[in-house]
Amino acid sequence: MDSESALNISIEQRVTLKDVARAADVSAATVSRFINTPVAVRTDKRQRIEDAIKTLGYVPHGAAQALASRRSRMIGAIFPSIDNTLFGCALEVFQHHASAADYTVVVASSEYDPELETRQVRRLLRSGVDALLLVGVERSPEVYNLITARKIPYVTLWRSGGDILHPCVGFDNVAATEHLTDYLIGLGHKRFGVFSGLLKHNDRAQDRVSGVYKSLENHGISAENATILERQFGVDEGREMFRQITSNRNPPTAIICGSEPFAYGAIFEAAEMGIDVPGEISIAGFDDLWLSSQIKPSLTTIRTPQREMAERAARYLLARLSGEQVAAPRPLEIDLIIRNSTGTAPTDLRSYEEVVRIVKAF
Amino acid sequence: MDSESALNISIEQRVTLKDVARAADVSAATVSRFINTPVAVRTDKRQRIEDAIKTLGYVPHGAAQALASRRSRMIGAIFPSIDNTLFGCALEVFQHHASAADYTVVVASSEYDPELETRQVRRLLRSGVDALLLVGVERSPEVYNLITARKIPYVTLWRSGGDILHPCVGFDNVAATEHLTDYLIGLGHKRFGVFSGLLKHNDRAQDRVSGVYKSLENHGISAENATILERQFGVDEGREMFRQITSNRNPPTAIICGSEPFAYGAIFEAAEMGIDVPGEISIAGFDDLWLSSQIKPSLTTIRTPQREMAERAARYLLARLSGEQVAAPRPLEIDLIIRNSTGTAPTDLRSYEEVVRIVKAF
DNA sequence: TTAAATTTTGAAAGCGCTTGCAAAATTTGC
DNA sequence: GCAAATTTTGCAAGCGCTTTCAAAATTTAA
Repeated sequence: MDSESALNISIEQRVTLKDVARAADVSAATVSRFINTPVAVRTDKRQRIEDAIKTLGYVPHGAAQALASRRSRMIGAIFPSIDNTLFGCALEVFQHHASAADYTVVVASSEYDPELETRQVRRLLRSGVDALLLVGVERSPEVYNLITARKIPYVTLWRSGGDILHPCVGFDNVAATEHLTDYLIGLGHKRFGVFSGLLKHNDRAQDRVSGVYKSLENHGISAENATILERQFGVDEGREMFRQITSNRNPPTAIICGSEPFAYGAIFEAAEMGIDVPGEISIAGFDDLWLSSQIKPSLTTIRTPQREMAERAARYLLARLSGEQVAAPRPLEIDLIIRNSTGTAPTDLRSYEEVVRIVKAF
Repeated sequence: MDSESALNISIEQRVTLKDVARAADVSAATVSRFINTPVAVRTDKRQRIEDAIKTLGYVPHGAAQALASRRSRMIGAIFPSIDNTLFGCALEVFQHHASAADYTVVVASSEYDPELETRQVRRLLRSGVDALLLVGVERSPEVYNLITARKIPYVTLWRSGGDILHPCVGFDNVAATEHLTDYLIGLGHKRFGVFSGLLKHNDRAQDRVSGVYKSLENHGISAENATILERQFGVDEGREMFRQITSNRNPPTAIICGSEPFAYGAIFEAAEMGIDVPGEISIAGFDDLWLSSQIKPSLTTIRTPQREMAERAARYLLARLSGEQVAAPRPLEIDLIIRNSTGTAPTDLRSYEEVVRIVKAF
C-alpha cells in the first residue's frame, strides 16, 4: 500500500461519481445517465450502479451538476416578510410543490424594502436559481432587467393582470375592496375609514385603497368621505388607528381594513372603548385568517385564495421549467365573507344617542 | 467579422469571469481574487476590474464558485412546517442574519414527517449546503450520519441540552411545563387536562408532557390526575379536546396546552359552552403569541424566546462556518406569563353548584 | 543603488459533473 | 444468418470558477 492510497483512506475523500463508476465497472457517463435518465441505461448495469451508490453512500454534488448541466434545480422565492401567516403559508405550499418536483427552494425576505429586495434578487441569481417567485409587481426595472438577462422564468404573486412575459398569479385587489365598499354603501354607510398598509412600494395596498375610491366614485360619493390611514401591518397599529379615527369630529361609520390584523385591532379597541360593532361602527377585514370567524363579533372580510395562489405559481413555474408551453395565469376568485362585524349604518337618531352618551360621560 | 463572433453576439453568451479579465486586462485569477479578497489586489487594478464588472454586468456563477471553492454559501433550514408563526418567525430572523453574512437560505418543510425530513436533509445536502438548521433533536441516526459524513456544522432548535458536537439552541421544555404546573398546583388545582401536539416524533411535545408529570410527582399527585389528549396543532382541535375533556365524569380544573392555538380553542369553546374561565376552569398556553394578551380572558402562558433562538442559531452556525471556535449554546430563558385565564381551583362548593347547573340543564 | 524581503500577478491544474459524438453492443427485419 | 437499424456505452471536452506555485513587480533595507 503506497502512501497515496493510505492518504485517501485516512482523509476520507468525498465519494464521487467516478468512484461509483469504478465500483460498478461502468463509465462515469453511464453513472451520470443512470442518475438523470435511468431508462437510458440497461437494466443489468442499472442494478450494479444502484448497488454501488448505496454501498458507497454516494450523494451527487449539486454544484457540479449545476455547472455542467446549466440547471441548479433551485427556485428562488422572495417575500416581503416570512414572519407573516400569509407569506408563510404561501411559502409552505410553494415549497411543497417544488420539492415534490425535486426542486429546492431558496428563500429570502425583502422586509418590505425595495433595495433589499433588489439585493436579494441579485443574491439568488448569483446562487443560480432556475426560476424566481416574487410578491407584487411594482419594483425597479433594474430587477426585471437582471431577471430577464438571466432568461429564467419568474412569476409574481398577489396581483392579477400580467401576461406570459410578465406573469402574475393573484387576484384583483381593486375589485376586492370595490366590492366590499359597494356592500357597505348598500348598508347605508357614507363615511369610511380605510386602514391601509404603508402604501409606498406596495402595489397591493395601493390597489386596495383604489378599490374603495372607485366604489365611492361609482356611487357618487365624494372621495373626501374616505379617510385613509396607513401604518405597518399589526394589531396595535389597528388599535391606534381606530382610536385616532373615532376621535375625529365626524367619524366614519365603517372601517375598511387593508389587512386582517388591523381589523382585529379595531375590534379589540372598540370593545375597550365601549363602541358597539356593528351597531355604531362597521369593521371589515381582508384575507380571512382563522381568527376572523372566531372573534366576537366575527369579521366580515375578503377571503383570498392564498394556498391556491402559491400552488398555481408553483405549477406555472414548474411547467415552464420543464419546457412546457403555458398560458398566462388567470386571476383567482375572491369572496366577500359577510359576518357580524358589519351592519346597516347607524341612523341619525342613533348618532344623537351617541352624542348623549358622550355628553353623559362628562 | 467571422461567423463565430457573430454567433457570440447573437446568442448573448453569459458574461464570465474571463470576459471581465479580458476587459480589465488582468488575469482571471486576479478577478477571482478581487471578488473574494479585494485587498489582495492592487488598487489600480481593483478599479479597472470593478468598472469591467459593472459595464459587462457580470454576475458570478454560484455553482462554479461552489465547485471550485468547496463552499456553496448556502445554509439549509428544515422546519416541521413553515406555515406556522413560530417557525415562520424563526425562519425570518435566521434568514435575516444569514443573508447579512452573505449566505443564502435553502428552506424545506418536513410536514412533521420524519421520513420526509430525511428526504429533505438528503436534498439539501445534495444541494451542497454548508450548514444545516433543524428543529428538535429526535430523528433517525441515519440523518445524523448523513450530516456528519458531510462534515458540516448543524444546529437544532427548540430544545436545550446539547453539546458542541450536537448543539441545541433552545429552552428546557420540561422545566417550562413543570414550572407552569407548579404554579397551577399552587392555586389548588389537582386534576389536569393536558392538550398536547401529536407526541410521536415530536420531542418538544413529549418534553412538555413530561414536565407536567414531573411536577405532579414532586407534589405527590398521582399521574392519573392528568388526562393527556393529543392532536395536530390547531384551534379547532383545541375546541374539540375542550369539549371532550369537560364531558368527563370528573373533569379537570385546569388545562395545560402544549401550544397556544389549543388554548385559544379551549377559551373560545368555554365561552360558547358558558363555562367561566378561570372561575370554573383554568387554561394555560405555551408560546405567548400576540393574541394571548388580547383575548378575553387573556391567556396565562409560557413566553418562549423565538426570535432570540433563531438569532443565536444563526450566530452559532455563522461562527462555525467562519472557522471560529465556539462554545456549545446555552439554554435560553423562558418566562411564565400570568394573566387572567388561570385562577384558584374551584372549591368543592363550587363543584356542587356546577352539579346543580348540570342537573338543571335536563 | 542594489540586494533582500515582500507583495502582487498569471499560468495551469483541477473541482465533479454532463453531454456530443462516435464506437460498440444489441436488436430487428428479411 | 447477415446486414441494417437501433440501443447502449465510453471518451473527452468542457461548465466557470478557485487556488497553488512560481515568476514578476514592488517595496524595504542597507
